[in-house]
Amino acid sequence: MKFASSYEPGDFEADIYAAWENSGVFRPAPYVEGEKAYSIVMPPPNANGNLHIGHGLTMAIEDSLVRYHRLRGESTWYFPGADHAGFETWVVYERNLEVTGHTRFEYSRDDLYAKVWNFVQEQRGNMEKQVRALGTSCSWDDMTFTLDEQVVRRVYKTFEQMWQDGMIYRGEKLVNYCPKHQTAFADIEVEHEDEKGKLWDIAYPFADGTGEVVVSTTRPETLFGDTAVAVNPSDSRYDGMIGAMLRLPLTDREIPLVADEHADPEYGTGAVKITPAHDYDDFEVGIRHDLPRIRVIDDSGLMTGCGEEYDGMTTAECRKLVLRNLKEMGLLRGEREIVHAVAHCYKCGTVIEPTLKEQWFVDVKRLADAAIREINADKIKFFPASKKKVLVNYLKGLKDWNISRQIPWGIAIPMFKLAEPGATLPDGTPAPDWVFDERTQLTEIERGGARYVRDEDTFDTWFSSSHWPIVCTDWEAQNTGAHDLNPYYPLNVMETGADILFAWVARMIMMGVYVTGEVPFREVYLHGLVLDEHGQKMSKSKGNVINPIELVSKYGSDAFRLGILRGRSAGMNQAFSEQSVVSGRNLCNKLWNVSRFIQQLVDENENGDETVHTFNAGEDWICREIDEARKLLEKQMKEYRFSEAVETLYGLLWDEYADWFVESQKIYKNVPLLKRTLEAVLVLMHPFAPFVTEAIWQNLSWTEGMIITASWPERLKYDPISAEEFEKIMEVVTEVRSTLTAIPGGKKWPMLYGDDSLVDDNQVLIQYLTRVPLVTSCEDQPRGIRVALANREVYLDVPEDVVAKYASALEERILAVGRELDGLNARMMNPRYVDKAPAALVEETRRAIEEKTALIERLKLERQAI
RNA sequence: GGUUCCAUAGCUCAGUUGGCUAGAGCGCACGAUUCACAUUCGUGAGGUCGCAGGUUCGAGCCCUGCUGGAACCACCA
Repeated sequence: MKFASSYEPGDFEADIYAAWENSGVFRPAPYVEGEKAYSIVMPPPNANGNLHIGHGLTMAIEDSLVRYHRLRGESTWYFPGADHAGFETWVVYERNLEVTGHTRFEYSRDDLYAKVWNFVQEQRGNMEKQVRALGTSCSWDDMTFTLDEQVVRRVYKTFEQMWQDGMIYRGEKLVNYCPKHQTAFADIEVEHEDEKGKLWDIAYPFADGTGEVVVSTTRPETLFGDTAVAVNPSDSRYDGMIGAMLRLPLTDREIPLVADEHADPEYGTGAVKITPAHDYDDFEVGIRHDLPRIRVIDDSGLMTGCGEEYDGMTTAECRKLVLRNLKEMGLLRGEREIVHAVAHCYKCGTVIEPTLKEQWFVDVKRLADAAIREINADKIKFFPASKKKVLVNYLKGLKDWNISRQIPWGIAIPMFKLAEPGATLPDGTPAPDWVFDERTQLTEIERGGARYVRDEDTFDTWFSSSHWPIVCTDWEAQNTGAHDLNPYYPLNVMETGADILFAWVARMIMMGVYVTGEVPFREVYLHGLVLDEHGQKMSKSKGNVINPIELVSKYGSDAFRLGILRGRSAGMNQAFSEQSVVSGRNLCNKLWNVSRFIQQLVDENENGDETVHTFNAGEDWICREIDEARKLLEKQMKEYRFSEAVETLYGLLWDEYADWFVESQKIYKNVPLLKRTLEAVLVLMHPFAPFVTEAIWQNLSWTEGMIITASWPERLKYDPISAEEFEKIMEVVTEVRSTLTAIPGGKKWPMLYGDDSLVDDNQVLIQYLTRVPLVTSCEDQPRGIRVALANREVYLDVPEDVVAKYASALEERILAVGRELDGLNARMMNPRYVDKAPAALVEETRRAIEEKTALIERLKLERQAI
């Protein structure tokens, strides 16, 4: 006997995964022109990291989809990946470096790159192992690392195209700058948090001594960078003063009072100091009024150019000193508590210093407009649908994208700067300041006789990862000529977390449309966050992090997948607990034991004793149920309704297959059908529980090949009338069971029946399922308690004294049926219902009324008898 | 300030063209058990579907308003 009495996932999973992987089934079946292909990419987990619960959900969803489509015979391609995770990895590495007493500034970029490369290689491997442990059936041969040569090549090509299209520019703009990591960020990488702060009022006297303007600010230390004070043009308090010069306290500079809409008369004093080099709004004001930009905070976050007294201080130290000095001078006029949003580095929490820097920007307008056009033309279907609006709304307001980072770990920006400004080419024309060149391994190149030096920045990781569908499907190589040569691009679906809709999904769409002219995927499924069992966000500091791999080793991969998908719907943040995994484990064990039992029956009947009989033991009924479940699953998979799909499978296996059909088959065995139906159930469950279904498939004596490449069940044939009949038997059984429990004493009583061929034909089955001691005809002499079945005469042979004890249960039953009947009657009495509702519905109501009326009459008779 | 989502049983959640008595798992109560499975089986209790209106023969579902929560975006000095 190959089947142990319970399913032990640890005994099978590793071997099964290896068998799948070695047999090559993870690779797509050769694509046949005109047939269906199915492609999906894995959002690449950090190459040197470990999987967290979100990855667990991603893999569960994606692999279920992939296995489902593979079973349906589609050429299915699931592309795995590993992310160099530019900034994330760099932060980890830099911390390690600091522990050894070194800093990044001791090394060249190329050295650092090599060091991090080695670091990642040493750390690498866990992630891939964990992806395998989750059962992910991706095509490992096509594993792509985000720093692989073909990725870099593709990114450079796009960048060059954008450069030529005039969409890339280098600009001195305010960028989000983290003084700790000393790099700039895109807007999306900055986290805003409401914080308590103070708003100070500071007097700026007029240069001519005729008075003063009091400004309100949260950042007094940036005063040294002020180049104007602005008031609202409509603010009558400042009539006639616009254009006057003010003396900037603590300095010997004079700055103008300007009128600008930016100043809100309602806020503070209505006057705002303008520091174009350190504030986004002020930068804009500065452009409007042609103001100079003075940097007073350097790249390390220290004060600079403010005079000896202040230079070299941190911003906090400087703020204190400035306030003290202003107070002594009598210029500090007020101070109040406020709450305002402060930007933080998403990695270290350091306050982001908006800083004036030269950076590479992508002019996103053209990209965003094209993306919006495709999205609005419904070229991409969103799950949940509401994300479409959210995304369009985001794209509409998108500002130019800063793509350069001052960290060494990443793809080098392929731009070189003219070494000697103003140099001319041999033909006398001025040499361009910047040239594109892919030879980023060189620090210096020569172009047209001029010398150029490499830009030391690297790309924002989202710039390269926005190419992911293009790179994974090798779009370029496949599409040199005609456009639709590659059946795997666009991807069928992009599955990822709703939290990176903007950072990643939006950019993939923009880039896909720009590079290929086509959206990169036809559907987007976004999952929500996995929260802890109390609905709290998981975090290390809260200590409520659940490790998916631990759950896998404790309960099995399938249990984890079933558990995490249970109750999961698109876009929703949802609580998750170990309990749901336990429930998944139980399901696997149930499936295992059903299979074990059926194998036993097969073994016992292997000598051809597979009699086909005339009794109805649910054969047609189970075929119908399996068929219905199959159709339902197909619909649910198409609509990404995982919660319901898992429900469907639970119901099919547990309630229908095991509790009714297999139970019934203990009386009348139809071995060929047991085999066929078990196969169908296994295949239907395979996408969600790949290991246990494969383990069973391998253990069963009659199955061939591997279930992973089996075929999705065909339509099962059944006689609908016979299926209905079994349902009637189920009704009898359920009602008898229920009545038995309602009778005080907890005893099983014999069952009697009147003139009833259905019961007559299925006596043995009914007796087995109800566990009554006897089922026999009452031969026109009914006695005992009549079971509440409308069109059937079924009795429990209970002595008079026990019948009397049943009275209260009967009374309750009469009331319940009465309430139902009242509801139905009320509906029927409404002439507009009869008039307007669909005829079939009205007819159904009519029939229900008839049935309930008959039932209640009989129950009342019964009551009288007692 | 803007956008979006959520509110259904004690808990976690399903519920998509509006249709019969609103479902599941867990938990709870009562009962069962000589072999496929205690990781089991049977029976049951528990919900005016956040509140107030509206549309409709009919609303958990559609519309309006309100209350309470969450997420994201945003330059508030």
